Amino acid sequence: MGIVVNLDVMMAKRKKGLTELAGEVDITMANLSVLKNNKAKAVRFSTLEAICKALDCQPGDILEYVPDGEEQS
Amino acid sequence: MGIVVNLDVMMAKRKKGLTELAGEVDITMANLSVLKNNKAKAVRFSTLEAICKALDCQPGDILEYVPDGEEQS
DNA sequence: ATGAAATTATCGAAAAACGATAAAAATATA
DNA sequence: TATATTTTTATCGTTTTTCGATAATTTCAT
Repeated sequence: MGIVVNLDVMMAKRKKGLTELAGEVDITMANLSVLKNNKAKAVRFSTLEAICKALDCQPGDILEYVPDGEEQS
Repeated sequence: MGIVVNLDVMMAKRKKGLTELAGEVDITMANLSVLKNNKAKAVRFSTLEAICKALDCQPGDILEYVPDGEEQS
């Protein structure tokens, strides 16, 4: 399946919506939405850093590698 | 400090050198070296996926967020 | 000393992020 | 239902960055 972005989980845990997070991460809501919904094909580390900072988490909390043929957690 | 790439650890664990890994990941050794030594500013998910596949690991094993003022593990 | 592995650097092309913006869809709320 | 809020989706243009190809240099083991 590839790399899966699990932003939803941490956002729910921190109780932050797209609007709020977008403000903190300093990225447009539209672009953050793209990332959240697995429409992005790459990330800049600066963006990943800002997200981890805002959500107080690690990249591993957000990015997951799902081998082909396996279902997502 | 930002996002830190810890490729070395997993490579050592899997006993794979740059040359071998580069072949499996299908990326030039030069570019993989850049990523390994924290010179990259972004990653494509396709690349991250190939690395996770080759090293049988998760993004979290490779990428680490180190908050400002903290030392690396 | 010799050879292999790794690092570093440069150039160019292709890919993709991201901002800005707008419209549509979904969701919540009164 | 009606209204407001949030989220999703899309497009355009600019900028950033990857990545291949390549070569030179450095490191490291033998």
